[in-house]
Amino acid sequence: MARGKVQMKRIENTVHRQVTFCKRRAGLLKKAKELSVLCDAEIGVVIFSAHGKLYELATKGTMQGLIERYKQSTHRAMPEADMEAHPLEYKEDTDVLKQEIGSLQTDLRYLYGGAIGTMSMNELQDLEKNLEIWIYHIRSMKMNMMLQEIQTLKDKEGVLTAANEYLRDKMVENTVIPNFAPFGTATSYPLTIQDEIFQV
Amino acid sequence: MARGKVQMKRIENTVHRQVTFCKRRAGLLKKAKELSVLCDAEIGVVIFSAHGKLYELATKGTMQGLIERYKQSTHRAMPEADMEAHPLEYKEDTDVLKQEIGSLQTDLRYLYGGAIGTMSMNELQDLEKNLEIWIYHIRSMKMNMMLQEIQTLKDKEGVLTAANEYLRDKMVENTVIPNFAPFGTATSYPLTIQDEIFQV
DNA sequence: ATCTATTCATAATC
DNA sequence: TGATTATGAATAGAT
Repeated sequence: MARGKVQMKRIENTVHRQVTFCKRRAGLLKKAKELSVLCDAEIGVVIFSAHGKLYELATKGTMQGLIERYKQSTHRAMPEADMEAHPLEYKEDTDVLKQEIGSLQTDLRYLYGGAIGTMSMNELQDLEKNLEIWIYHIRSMKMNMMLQEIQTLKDKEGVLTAANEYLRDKMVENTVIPNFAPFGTATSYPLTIQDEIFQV
Repeated sequence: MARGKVQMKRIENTVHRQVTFCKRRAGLLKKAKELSVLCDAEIGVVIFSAHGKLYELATKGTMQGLIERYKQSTHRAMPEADMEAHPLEYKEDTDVLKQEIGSLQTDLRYLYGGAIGTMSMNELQDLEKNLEIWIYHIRSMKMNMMLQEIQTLKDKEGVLTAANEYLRDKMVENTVIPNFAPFGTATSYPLTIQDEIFQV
């Protein structure tokens, strides 16, 4: 990419290959993260170096969860059971969480089966990391719920305000006495009306 | 990257997001292939679009094979129930953890049974709290392991020091020249000895 | 899809 | 290793 085009074949010089591996690996993972954030995609990247060392990235959850989802996606078309029952916005979060739960349940079954007490420090570290990722996702979910609630309320406010304006105008039209403020306030006063009427 | 920097957050405009997803997805997969070829690495990329559509790439073999390799690399053979190999101090922690696991499993079963997506803010709050408790226990467990490691090392140090003293005295006894410091230092010098001899 | 103006990634070099 | 920099690539916005 820089200071000379690069041939698309294995770099023979060991040092160059090593350096390029480090740089491009970082670049690839960065791109993956960006794509995930920008486009709301769940992405997993697994890299085995020539020497067998593992590098990995899983956006939105753990690699285990992603593998579960991958298997379900490839094995059979997911039955879209109750899509209608929940707001669409939640659907994605829900799917991801289900994968994560499945994966965490597997871990727990495994641990409960007697492996506890024999866990190494590294395994505990992994478990801790997974739990933290979980907490992160649950917090995101809560945040999304709140944001959506806020948006809903704002929308509703807009409709109510418009309805209010409309009704007030109508009233002024039909009132004999001009300049009479029917609701007694300078600011618009939200009417309590049936949502259905205005399709909120 | 072009004609204006991009903010690292979800692109709100649906069309823009879709287009960017296509372009960057292609870019990411290309980069992955290049890295694999240039540096002789085995790489797998899995992408789930926001709508759940799967895109994948596996260099050097199939995704299944890569997943197998991944599992072997991470879930490296957990030893069988050799509880006695571990110090008694862990026993209590283990019991506590088992209890926690049971409780968390109950939660997960409940959630997996269809409650997800309909979870209230309070339920999410509870789940989050439970996970935090879990992390707390795991951290305690790690702490205990480290403390015990430290104690073991201290014990070993004590035994070695005693052995050192003993051997030094013996040497002084058997030496013709008095006041000769056999090990040349004022502080005790740990001898390299067979652990078995002193039951460390 | 195709086309640029830009920003980004990175090969070479230190 | 970690910076620097010149240059090739990727891509955002427009068409």
